[in-house]
Amino acid sequence: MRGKIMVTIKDVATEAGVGVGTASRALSGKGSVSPETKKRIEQAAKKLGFVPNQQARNLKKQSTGCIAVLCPTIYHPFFSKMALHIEDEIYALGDRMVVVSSQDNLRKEKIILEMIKQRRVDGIVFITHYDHGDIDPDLPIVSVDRHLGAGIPYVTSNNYEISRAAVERLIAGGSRKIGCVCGETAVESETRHRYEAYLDTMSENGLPARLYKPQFRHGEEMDVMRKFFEMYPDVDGIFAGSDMLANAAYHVASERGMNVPQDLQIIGFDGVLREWKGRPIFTTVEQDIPALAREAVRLLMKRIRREEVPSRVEVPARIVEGETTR
Amino acid sequence: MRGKIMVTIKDVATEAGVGVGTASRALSGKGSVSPETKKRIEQAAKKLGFVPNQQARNLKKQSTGCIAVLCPTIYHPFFSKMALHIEDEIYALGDRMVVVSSQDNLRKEKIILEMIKQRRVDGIVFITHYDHGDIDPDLPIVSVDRHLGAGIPYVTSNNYEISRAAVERLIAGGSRKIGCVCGETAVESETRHRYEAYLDTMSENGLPARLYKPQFRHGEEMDVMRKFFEMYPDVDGIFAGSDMLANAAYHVASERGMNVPQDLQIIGFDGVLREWKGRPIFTTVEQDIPALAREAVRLLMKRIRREEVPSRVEVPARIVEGETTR
DNA sequence: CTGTTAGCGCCTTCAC
DNA sequence: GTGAAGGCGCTAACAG
Repeated sequence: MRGKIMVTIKDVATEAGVGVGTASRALSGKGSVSPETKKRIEQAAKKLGFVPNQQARNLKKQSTGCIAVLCPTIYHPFFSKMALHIEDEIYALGDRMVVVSSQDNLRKEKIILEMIKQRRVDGIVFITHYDHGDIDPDLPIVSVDRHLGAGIPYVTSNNYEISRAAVERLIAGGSRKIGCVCGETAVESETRHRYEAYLDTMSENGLPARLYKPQFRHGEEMDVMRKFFEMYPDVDGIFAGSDMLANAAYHVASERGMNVPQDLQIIGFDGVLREWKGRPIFTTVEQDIPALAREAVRLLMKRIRREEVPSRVEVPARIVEGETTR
Repeated sequence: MRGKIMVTIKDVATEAGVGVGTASRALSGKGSVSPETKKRIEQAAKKLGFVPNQQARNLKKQSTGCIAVLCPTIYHPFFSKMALHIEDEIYALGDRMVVVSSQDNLRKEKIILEMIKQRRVDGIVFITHYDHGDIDPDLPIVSVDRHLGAGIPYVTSNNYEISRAAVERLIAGGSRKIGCVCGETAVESETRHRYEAYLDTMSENGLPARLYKPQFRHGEEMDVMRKFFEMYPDVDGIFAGSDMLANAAYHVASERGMNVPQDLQIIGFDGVLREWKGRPIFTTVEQDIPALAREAVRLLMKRIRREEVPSRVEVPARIVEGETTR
């Protein structure tokens, strides 16, 4: 296949005048080899340009050195930021990350589960909108925010507490007719704590709720928000389930001649976009994405080694002030 | 490693009462097997839940079924959209996509080249800002926009022609003091045709150039644009090298009290963001990212098979009208 | 310390 | 049409 014929450990052994076992031990560092023969082997390896074939090494080791990340679409600031940090963690471990962007295609999501059985990857970070129902709890899978089943652990932010704080923040800023727009997923997800916290907080403050939780695909945020404003035109504060929704809220508000934050306060969720957008700088709930990624990978690696792991790991989020609150 | 002990083709063969060779032929479809034994083998496979081990299969086949995509950062609309479509293409071929986000870390970029020699991936789509200089033209690598060396083919848009059209568009809209901001890369890149076209078009129209082509990292767009406006405060039109820069231009203009498009026209480049942002809708040069991805993968697959490929494939881009031009 | 051997799971001759 | 054997490249276990 490749132009230059592959140089194997056998070639190195021959060149150095030793057996393959010795060459293997010398090169992999496992087992003891006399310093001089080791040097000779290393020189032979360098001379021949030997590079260990991972494929063969992994077949032997019964692992792939690969982790898959499944997400609805990689073309989205939250998922791509998540992927960025997951890759960082995995790379530091010497492994590789394969990305599968499902485009909300359930069939494609099903296929990825096969990848474990096929020995294409060692494990999966599963981020989906769908309910797969029947995921084998023995499989080395972890998820972010989603409850994929009894045996599948997940990492998540302290959604409930931080969402309460966000709503309180809107109230403190003077809003009373506060609405909440939050995407709904088919699978049970921690994200529902966001609007539950909203409902509880509003109720405790004796304020009426204006909740809208549609199912929608990424890219339809503007339509969702236009709909929301039609339902509740008198709204003077919005707690959005994502920064993309918050951004849409801002622009729809502008369309309707409302000023932010004078007429309308907005708090988003996720803490992405800040690196990209100029104005407005959104007040938002910033999730600690690097920490979420770190924990997800840590959990997954333990699961792959079949160690016990907690079924849930929570990472604190925080509110960062921007220009969309008073 | 895995909980359930792995079921191999040998188990299937035993169960069906045949030899492994026969089982292999029956299951892989290659070679002839009598219809009845074939049926028996298939039933045995299903009964045992046999899934072929790709690792072993690939070791034999001397391929990995994996393609790597290297990009400066996956947390960026252009690269993540590119990755999305590349993954689509690769997935359709039955292969998988490994993403490496280099964070502009040259060392990490170097390491990825090893992945081919290590037989971790079959080939690489290489998108970098750096000059690697010494890339072996025999390696199965293709790039997007960048000239990585004599033997490395690349896909690109018709940057020069479309950029001329973009500048003409600004002139047609009434701008005369047109500036151009375009990121500069260490490696020779097709993107330089963007500002070359700008310079030529301006010159031919007898207009003075206001060009700024800094090296910067993703996320620093606002700073870049503030600097540009300090250098050329009288600008009344901007041709930006990316939509992220165009977006920054819009917000810096707002900071300075300028109205878009009345006081300042803006044309961006890439055609991302449209799915995300509400307002303004940018006039921009939309690259055909699905086509770029398709061509890149097609080229790469051919290279992996060691077939002849053109050293350059050009995909037409087009200008899409938005609200930032008159 | 070192060489040989036996697989990892699969596919591919090669005789039968 | 079928079974046995050899090998992809590497590592681990066993003698020497």
